[in-house]
Amino acid sequence: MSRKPNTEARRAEIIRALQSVMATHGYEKATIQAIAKEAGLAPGLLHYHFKSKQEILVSLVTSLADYGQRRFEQIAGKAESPMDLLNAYLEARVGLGDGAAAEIVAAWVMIGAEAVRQAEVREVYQRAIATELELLSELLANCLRERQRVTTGSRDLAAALLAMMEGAYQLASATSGIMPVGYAAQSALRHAMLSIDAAPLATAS
Amino acid sequence: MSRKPNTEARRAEIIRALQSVMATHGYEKATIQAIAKEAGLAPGLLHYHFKSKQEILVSLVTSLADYGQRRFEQIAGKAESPMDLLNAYLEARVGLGDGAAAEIVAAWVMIGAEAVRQAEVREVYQRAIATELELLSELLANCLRERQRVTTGSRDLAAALLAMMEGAYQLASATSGIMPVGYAAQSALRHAMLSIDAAPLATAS
Amino acid sequence: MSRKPNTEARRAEIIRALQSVMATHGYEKATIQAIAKEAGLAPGLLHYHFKSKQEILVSLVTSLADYGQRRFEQIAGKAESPMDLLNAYLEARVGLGDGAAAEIVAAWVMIGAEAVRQAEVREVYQRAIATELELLSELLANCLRERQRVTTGSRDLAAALLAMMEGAYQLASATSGIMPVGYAAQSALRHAMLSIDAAPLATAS
Amino acid sequence: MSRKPNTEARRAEIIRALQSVMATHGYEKATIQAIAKEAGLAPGLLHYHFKSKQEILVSLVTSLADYGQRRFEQIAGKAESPMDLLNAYLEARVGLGDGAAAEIVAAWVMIGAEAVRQAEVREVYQRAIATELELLSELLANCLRERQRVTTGSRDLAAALLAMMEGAYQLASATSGIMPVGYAAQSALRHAMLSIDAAPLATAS
DNA sequence: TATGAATGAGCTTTCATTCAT
DNA sequence: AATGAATGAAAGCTCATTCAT
Repeated sequence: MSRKPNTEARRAEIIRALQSVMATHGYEKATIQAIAKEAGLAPGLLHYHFKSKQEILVSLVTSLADYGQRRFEQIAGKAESPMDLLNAYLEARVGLGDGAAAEIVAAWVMIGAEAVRQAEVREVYQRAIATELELLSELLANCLRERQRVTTGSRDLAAALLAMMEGAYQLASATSGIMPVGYAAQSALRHAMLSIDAAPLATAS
Repeated sequence: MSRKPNTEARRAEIIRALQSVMATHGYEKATIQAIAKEAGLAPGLLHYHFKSKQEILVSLVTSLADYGQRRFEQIAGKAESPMDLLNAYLEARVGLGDGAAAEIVAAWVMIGAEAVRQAEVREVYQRAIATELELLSELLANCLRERQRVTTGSRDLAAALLAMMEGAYQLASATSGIMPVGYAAQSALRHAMLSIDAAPLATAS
Repeated sequence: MSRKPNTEARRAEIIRALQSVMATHGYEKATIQAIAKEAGLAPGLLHYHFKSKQEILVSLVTSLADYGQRRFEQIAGKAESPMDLLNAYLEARVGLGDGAAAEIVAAWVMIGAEAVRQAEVREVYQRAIATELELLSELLANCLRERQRVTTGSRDLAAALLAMMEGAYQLASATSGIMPVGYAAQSALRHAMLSIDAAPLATAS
Repeated sequence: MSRKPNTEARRAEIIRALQSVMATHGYEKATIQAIAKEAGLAPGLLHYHFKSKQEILVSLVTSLADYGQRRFEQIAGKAESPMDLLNAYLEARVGLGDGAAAEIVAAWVMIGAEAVRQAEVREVYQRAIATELELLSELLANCLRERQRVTTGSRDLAAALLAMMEGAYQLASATSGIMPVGYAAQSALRHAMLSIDAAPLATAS
């Protein structure tokens, strides 16, 4: 009698198509027509499932943030020590990826630029970054504790590592050869370890 | 009798106007009308001095790269030791800036996104990044040499620091409070020093 | 076993929903989606019960015309003298109404505008107006006869009163405070009475 | 050297074109393309001279209101007595018009409908109506004074006449033969005179 | 050099209508 | 009878670019 809803599946398809088109053409040039074509849908359908183009973008941001979380949890499953967890995190973020990874990274760079100029995008982007910062900060603190170091600097260190990763995304997407994304994982890890070792010992109080 | 040519001055004004509009609205929304208004010029004049809108953007990229060079040289003038020079470099790139700095930083982030999708922009962007990498690499090698360390890792370290700075630009522009630009200078410097100290000693060969 | 046909009930619901949406948004902005939502029905159902959106509009016009007739007959039931009947008519048309009345009045104004541009709507609208004119004309003639006046001018007077009422609908819907609908009843009645009194006496021929 | 602005002339052309298209097709169907074609201009030019389609509509409303004022003043120039002035006013509003008049009348009817649903249009429409009411009220008061009548009812009478005229516009535009516009002038005048004569005498206070 | 009007392609969005279920 | 997804043709609006002055 009644037709069954398929909105969620369609929304996912559309979001994925936006990610794909944005990666190479940017947000402005990711026209509704282009996204529809990429998804193999009629253009009008996009506005049936989404109120506006911007809503697709916002959905993409949260979708990518969620994907990052899931990927970390997946890799972290096998980890045991705090150091393994940190490693898993960096791997999940900047580990050597397949073809899809490059697309995600480029899309994320475009999102970053949109976050600068669109308040609605900035909001979700900021939330995603804050969550990352929180998580990374905690992972670092655990590493520091394990080695009996003070955890005072963990948040600053997390911010530095986060910046390094975001910058690696940018450079990997916009330049060729100068800095591969995967390469950033090593740098970040090295930086983390040097900083952890350099942190003062926590004295028993 | 003859009109005094003011093309260079006009071009500079227009480039500056693009930078200003891009910082808040991005490249696509930086319309010729908006740029003209910001520069206090008639819209038609922009296409008299530039062949296309993209040409203004390309000019802005080289203009900003040159500005960065000049700023470093200016600050570096007082420097004596390799460490002072490195410090000067980081200061020039991510040192505490005034209001204008935030605009430049945001514009640079937008340029980074455009470099991903426009080949012409990518070319000049890449050249600018390569030059930076070269310079920073050299500065780091000098520091390493001064401390009798091997210089093998200087280029990788430079890449990591560059990524950190670019990422700091991004986060500073798109989030509030999470990561101020100026803050990146300290992180980068700390990272540099830790890495230098951790580098193996150069043995006399 | 057999499904109970409810087409008529559904049609009425849909017509009522169009009236409601049109009152505030006009005909063009009364989208099928909006009408369906107002009626609490699925959008697709509207085209099952009506061939087109315009058909709903045409049905609304006749529906409102019928409603007007019924309302008059209802109020007129208690009337005895020609003057009472005239009074009843004006009361039915522009008498103080409840909330629903404002909606009906506004919808009628929108219908009037559509009648100007859509031939199909104009046809039924014109028929409705002609019927009104006929009725009012007759009511006035009766009043004139009762007072032994010539009935020559009754049709012109009816037209003037009709115009006044339509204009009152318009002003009541588009302005606030300047002219309440209910207020028009008094003006029309006064005009009618003055005109009746001023009409020449019918001489026995 | 510089091109001289012609915005005012162009705006007038565009406004006139909207009036023309609206008269037969209504506001929604008066597309930018249609208006441009009617005016013999490129579609894009309309948005160069007007920020939005609605702004053209609002301009048309004030333009028509101004035109009405000028027309009255022109006709009133020859008038001497208060009665002549009243006559001139009604003539200016509903007097037999040429072809252009029918267009203006139809356009005004469409504007009335838009005023119901668009706040911005309602505002200027309301202002125009209020001005008319004020003027007509004053004219009627003068007539009453001349005949030593109390002026208490002048505003109510003005409202009734205004409604009658607006209704005549509607009926004249949407029906054929039932009520010509020009015919309303006589009805209104007759109503005015009957009311004036029926008004109580002003006693010397 | 400089102005600002003009052009037209292309954008996002809306929507009546159709149709598979 | 009923559902809600799907379609595609417009709609209003934007904008780089051109051009007459």
